[in-house]
Amino acid sequence: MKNQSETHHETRHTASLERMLSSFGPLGADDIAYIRDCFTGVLQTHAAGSPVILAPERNEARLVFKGWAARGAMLEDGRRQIVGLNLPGEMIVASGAVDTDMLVWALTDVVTIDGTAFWTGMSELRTQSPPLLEAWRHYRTAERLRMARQVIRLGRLNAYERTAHLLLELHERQARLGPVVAGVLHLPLTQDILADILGLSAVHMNRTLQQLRRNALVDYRAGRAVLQNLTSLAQAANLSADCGPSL
Amino acid sequence: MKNQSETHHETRHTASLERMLSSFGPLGADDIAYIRDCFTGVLQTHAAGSPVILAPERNEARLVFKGWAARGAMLEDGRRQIVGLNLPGEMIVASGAVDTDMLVWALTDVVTIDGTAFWTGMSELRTQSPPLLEAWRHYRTAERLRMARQVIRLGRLNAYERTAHLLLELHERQARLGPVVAGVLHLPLTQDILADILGLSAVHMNRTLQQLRRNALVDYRAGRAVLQNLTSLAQAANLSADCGPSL
DNA sequence: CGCTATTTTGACCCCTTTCAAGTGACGTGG
DNA sequence: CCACGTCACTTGAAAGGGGTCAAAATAGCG
Repeated sequence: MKNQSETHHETRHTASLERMLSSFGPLGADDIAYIRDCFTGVLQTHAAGSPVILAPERNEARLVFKGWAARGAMLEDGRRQIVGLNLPGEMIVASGAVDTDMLVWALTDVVTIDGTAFWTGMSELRTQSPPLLEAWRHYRTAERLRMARQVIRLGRLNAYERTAHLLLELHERQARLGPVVAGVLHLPLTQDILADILGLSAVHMNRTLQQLRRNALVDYRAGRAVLQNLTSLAQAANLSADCGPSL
Repeated sequence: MKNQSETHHETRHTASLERMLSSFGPLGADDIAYIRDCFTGVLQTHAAGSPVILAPERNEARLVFKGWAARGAMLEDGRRQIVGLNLPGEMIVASGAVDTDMLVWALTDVVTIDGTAFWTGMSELRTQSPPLLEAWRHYRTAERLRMARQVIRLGRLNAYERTAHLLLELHERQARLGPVVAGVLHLPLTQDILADILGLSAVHMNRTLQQLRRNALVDYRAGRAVLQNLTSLAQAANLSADCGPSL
């Protein structure tokens, strides 16, 4: 449960963020430079399981540099629901994400860096670069759409469909954050956590993954999932136009 | 399935919007004036069941003036999930809400008015009024939080809890849009539609409502629901701090 | 006063959960 | 090097919440 701060000023902590934003709209060299200038703070380490605490009054935002974080809620009777994930290159905001009952915590060991400057810079249009703002806007829209998809998954898909649907989303999401081998998914989550994302019991999560494995759609194990057949997986996820080029 | 446009320039179509924004932060007379100036367009009527089509390329936004709209998706096998509702005084945006598979449609007869000017005005900071921007930001945050709550409802609450939870949310939401009698909820939705919001079958939705009625928590009928005991309803919804002052 | 849309009801089935026990894979300490 | 505890993953059996189907009862409405 360590939560210390380290003074790091390595090469670039923003590589994933840059790549992700670029995937939403081409950025210029000046945009990249601007982004890098925004993240000069101190890295902070959050041990797996520990909360990521943000200061709402400062409108604090943090960029995930390493590891996976989750935003969600825990009911007092032990039930837990993850609303959304934060992968490296993505940002965590205090407002809205965190509230009375909503909180953010580290799923794996996580390293973050302060991104308040960047966040407020974007929302207050401190940069004049239209491409950057455009990319940013698309990113925010994609986030919104992802949440909507999460609602549909939980509301109308069964366990099998949900799982396929989520894996496909994560696959396309990782492609935005950095180069990936098609079909190979870095997935450092226990089945327990996957269950909390998909609104299932851990036991049923396990059985569903086995079913996907048996059907030769997904090979999941030890922090890594291989989507062996993207098209039939998409079919299983009940995505008609859904998983198209845009996703 | 009429979808005609009418030329109306009545008193104020923005009353609910004004009230709602004010509930997030006090507005000045100039802010009210600004808002009114933004909505001088032609009213548009959407018959119940018909889609509300927005132009994403124009970044079109529309203010709901009358009636209830829904944002969601329909799977090709007939399953349908509503992601979120749009009550009078709230805005519908093209980006994010509408996509390949996501769409917006009228649940009741709906009247909307173009709000693109206001929307882009807010996101591009064309107004310099800090209070207005502050209220707007809070509104957007509340929207985000609402979606997160929808995820938690669908992921971890059972039918009974879900229903109680939703009714409480709508109750507090209507209070922001205009004066309401405590506990009385204008609810122009069929059980069919409620089921599509809560991820239930219509049959089970019906049984759940009966259960709430039997327990003297909710009296639901004909476009109107009376929440007879807010505290025990909140308890049923599994809201500890959740339904507190902020919601 | 019929016609259609919505609400109810009953019976049956199955997807998921729950409970409980068992198997591995590691990492630590003796 | 092996016993031991922990954590994640499996498996089995039983119960339950919610879905599905189909038909009846109401409620609206022109």
